[in-house]
Amino acid sequence: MAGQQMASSIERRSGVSLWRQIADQILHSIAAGDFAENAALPPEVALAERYGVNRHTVRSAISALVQDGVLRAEQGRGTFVLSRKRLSYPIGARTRFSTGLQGQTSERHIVLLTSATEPASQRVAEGLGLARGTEVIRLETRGEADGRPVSRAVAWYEAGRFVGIDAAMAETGSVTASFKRFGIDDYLRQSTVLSARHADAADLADLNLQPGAIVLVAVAVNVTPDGRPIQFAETRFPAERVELKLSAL
Amino acid sequence: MAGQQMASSIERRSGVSLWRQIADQILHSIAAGDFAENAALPPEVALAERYGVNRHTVRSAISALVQDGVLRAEQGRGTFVLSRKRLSYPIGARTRFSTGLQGQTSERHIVLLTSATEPASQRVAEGLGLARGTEVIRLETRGEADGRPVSRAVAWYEAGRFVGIDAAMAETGSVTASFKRFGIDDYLRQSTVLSARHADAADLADLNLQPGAIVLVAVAVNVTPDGRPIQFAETRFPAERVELKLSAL
DNA sequence: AAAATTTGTCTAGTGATATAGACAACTATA
DNA sequence: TATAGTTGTCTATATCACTAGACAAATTTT
Repeated sequence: MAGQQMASSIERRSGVSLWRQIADQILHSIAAGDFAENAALPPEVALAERYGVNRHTVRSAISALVQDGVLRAEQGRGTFVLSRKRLSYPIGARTRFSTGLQGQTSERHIVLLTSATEPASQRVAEGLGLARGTEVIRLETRGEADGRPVSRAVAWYEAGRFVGIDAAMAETGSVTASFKRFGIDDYLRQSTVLSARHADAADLADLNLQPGAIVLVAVAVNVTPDGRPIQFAETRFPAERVELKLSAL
Repeated sequence: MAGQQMASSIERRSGVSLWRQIADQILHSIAAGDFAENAALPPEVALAERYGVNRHTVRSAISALVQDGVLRAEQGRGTFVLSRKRLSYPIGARTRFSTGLQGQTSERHIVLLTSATEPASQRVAEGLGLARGTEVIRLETRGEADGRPVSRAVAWYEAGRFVGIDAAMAETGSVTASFKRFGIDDYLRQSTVLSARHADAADLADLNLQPGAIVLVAVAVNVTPDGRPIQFAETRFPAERVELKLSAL
């Protein structure tokens, strides 16, 4: 299927403009490793012919990718691939942000965006095994690798048990290190549910995405080794930059 | 975040039309359980106001969902939700199509779409641990639950070892049963890599999707208990109808 | 019966998307 | 230097997407 040639056709009057569909396919093609770093894209006329559209339509697609930092166009020479392959984010029993991306990036860290205390919604309460309305701390964070945003998480913690976890996160930039301050040396992932959808406005802003991008959404519960829930989190990954690798749970 | 209200704004001049963005959000809202089955959607004027668009734009979104069988509109009364929640497809060490959906659907089966023998591409050869160019059998299948397509898979098997597996699949409609004929009573999932993208033309046709829909893509290797690869597969799930639940591996 | 609410249809106008063609500007090669 | 190949810019036109307003048709409530 996606292996070698793959006709990759384009849908008209679909609600998704042709230039965006073409941009998506080029992006996917790059992520799949069809182009080496710094390799030249086929010339605009060739792409236009392949997709059966006007050259200007291809130019719109390329222009979006240039603005997104994926391609660089040089007049008279060609259009060249800048970005590397997708990061492979491992998900398993001991899913850790930093450890998981080791070897794929030279630098990675977590930025605390906002924090607040609020009563637990039905969904959060269920995830943490609390009564609805119990006070919980909500932390919104962004994961960055080599300066590029690769995840955006909203996590909830029982407020009574984790007083000051927001400060710990801001200070350490690590979930694992923050838990250590509360005497939790190990934690496991109890459940993960995955879905995908178009990025909303907040995703676009926080993850520096172009409108129309797709995000992978993971809803997870982390527990202590004896099975008590300590964190309920919804994490969004930009599908164009990240794939999820399921490892042994 | 996605819990209670969620402003869920809309992006203009994004390459994705407003009506499609709104259709996606309504679909997601239904899948998230915001509406009971047969419940009425808010009236068109209210939706138009919420999203900050013209009523006609909302009508385009609703019209697409009506055609997709998700909503039913009745003049003078309102617009009503037809479809149920998303199926939750479990992925773990022993991922089986039929067993996994038990309890969520009354009926499910696999349809063999096409089969062919071909030399293994680089990607397939790596997955199966074969030399590039080795003959492999390619089977394309569709998974259906209660009459609705819920997955579309392309799977490769070593041709020398699995002579006649296409016939076995067509006959039994089950991967597990087909493997039994080759003396394989148990198999495990070695690895799974997940991504998401817009559905291509083939996905739209085989999964009966509307253009612009999103598919979750799982690339997996299945192995015998002693670790020998027997199947390399790429499966696509319509994100609007299926979520993936990661269970213990 | 009347009024209110809701979906269905129509017309008209505006802006974004896509097509078509031509030519300029720049680079590499013969 | 000349030629071929490539990206950049311009004009013009057609179609799709969205807005705006009005009214019809069906249903429910008063």
